[in-house]
Amino acid sequence: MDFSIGELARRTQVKVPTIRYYEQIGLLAPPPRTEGQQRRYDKKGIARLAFIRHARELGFNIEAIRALLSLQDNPDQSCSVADRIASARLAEVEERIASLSALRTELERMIEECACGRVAECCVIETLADNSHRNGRLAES
Amino acid sequence: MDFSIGELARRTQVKVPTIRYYEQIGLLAPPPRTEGQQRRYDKKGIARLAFIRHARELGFNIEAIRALLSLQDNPDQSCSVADRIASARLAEVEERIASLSALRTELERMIEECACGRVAECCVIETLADNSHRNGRLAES
DNA sequence: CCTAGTCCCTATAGTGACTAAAGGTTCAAG
DNA sequence: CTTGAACCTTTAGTCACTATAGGGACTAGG
Repeated sequence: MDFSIGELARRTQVKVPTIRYYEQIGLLAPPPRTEGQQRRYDKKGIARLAFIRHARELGFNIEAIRALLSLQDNPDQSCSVADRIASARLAEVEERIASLSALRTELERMIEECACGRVAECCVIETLADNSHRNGRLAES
Repeated sequence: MDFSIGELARRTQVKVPTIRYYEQIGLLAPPPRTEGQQRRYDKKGIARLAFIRHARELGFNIEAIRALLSLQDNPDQSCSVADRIASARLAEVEERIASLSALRTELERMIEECACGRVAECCVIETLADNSHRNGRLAES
């Protein structure tokens, strides 16, 4: 009925050091320990970590997850807060997709135009060296 | 005809500490200095940094940029290396777009289904808590 | 020549979300 | 009781910067 950290890791697909890291930053409550100071988890611990993992898969950052967990712990609150967090994340994802799509277009053009001879006439290098580019922001990935 | 680091920063839209960082990691050659040890750049320095900035905008990492710069310095080589680097980046971008699109779909479903009453029946929280999710990898943003 | 103010210098530490490694302890099976 | 896997803590490393502290250099005006 209670699991070691390795068992928890196996069941949630979250790595052992990551679990300890989550505890360290206060995302997971410190579980009870054996006499030899080893952590023991129960089913609740699994559910908690699975929640966190799923939220991370959706790209929520740690602070957002902290907020979502505290909502889960207080089920009488309005869920508009959860809605706002999820909507903010959705907006981020959409913006990211838009910016990556623009990147894709530029990369495709760059690669396609390249005659692929010497570097001297390589469009890839030329495009990068072209200092007529003045479009603001750096890519975030 | 020669610029201070601040002037270079203004002309390339790259921040001053970032320029020093690029020098530190060997992406930019150390420029000559004044008697008082202040860096002085010329037009070549601008071109070099503009190249780097554009490459970063396209999401190339530092190692890729290092390779692209060395190609630019040896224009007699075949440009297939440049092509390979750019294609690899394009593949990354496409993979990323695909994974973010899947995320968007899930987030949209989550938000749309939510009746937005109490957290107790909130679909957002419910979806996250649902441990029937077993789909492998974490989102990278 | 002096001063004020802006720019520049180095070195170090912090960001987010982990991951790796070192060096030691505990647990479960046989 | 012994073996070996799993556990423990602490510290440092990842990437590409960004921020801060504590000082020195340069330029324009008086």
